[in-house]
Amino acid sequence: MEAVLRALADESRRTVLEALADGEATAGELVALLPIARPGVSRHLRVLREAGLVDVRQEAQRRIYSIRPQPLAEVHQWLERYQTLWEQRLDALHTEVARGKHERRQTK
Amino acid sequence: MEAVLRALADESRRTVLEALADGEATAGELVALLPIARPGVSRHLRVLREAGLVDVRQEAQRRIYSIRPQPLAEVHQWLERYQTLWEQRLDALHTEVARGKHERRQTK
DNA sequence: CGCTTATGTACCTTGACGGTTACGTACCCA
DNA sequence: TGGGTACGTAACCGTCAAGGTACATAAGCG
Repeated sequence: MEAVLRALADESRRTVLEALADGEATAGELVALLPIARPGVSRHLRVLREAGLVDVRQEAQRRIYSIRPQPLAEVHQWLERYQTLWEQRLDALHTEVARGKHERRQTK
Repeated sequence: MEAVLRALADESRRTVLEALADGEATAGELVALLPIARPGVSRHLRVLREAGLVDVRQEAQRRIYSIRPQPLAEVHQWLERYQTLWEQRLDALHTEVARGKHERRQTK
């Protein structure tokens, strides 16, 4: 979780993930869409790999990266522990537009 | 988003958020549950504030912090763009289990 | 074999970050 | 008004992370 959030805290790495969400890509293709040089990208890919967010497969000289979404699912789930809080806020904001539902949970 | 993910990438700050999820707390109370000294906590609180993750209210000499869950909702929502991916994986897992197979994943 | 392509690693530099101590400030109270 | 309480900020330091340049490696190609 720590490693995943750290990995997500960087714009370049988020860009890579978004690209990989549309399908696999070689390291070179990923370099092409980032404003930094190849070795930098290579290092970002290593971080993503170590966070379990991507997989690599080798094909001839090319390394083909693919996304591994499980850790993202974990973060998503972790955030749900705050979900009641922001839903509360939305309720307040809407001032009970939806009267049917209320009192999901109490904070204290 | 950038600032929020950065803020979340630190264990101390996540601890603070979890504490505040249970209700408001003074700076002093938050200091008490972290292994670091007061000025450090103060700086973490500043980061959380600037990321929009907490609110402060002053009451006499005390600063009372409360959580602002909206940015968390945004991250939660942002992660949903990957949701189909991890659901795919789960589906795949389930089918494999159902078939009694456990081959390599192949998302071609 | 060399040569090119594709990519990672080593190494260095710079800047941000987390933590500490010391200090400043605002508020309450006797 | 002086002193204690509750915080924040400033200055400083060590570490880590991100970027770049130069080099290494490994596979296909003529």
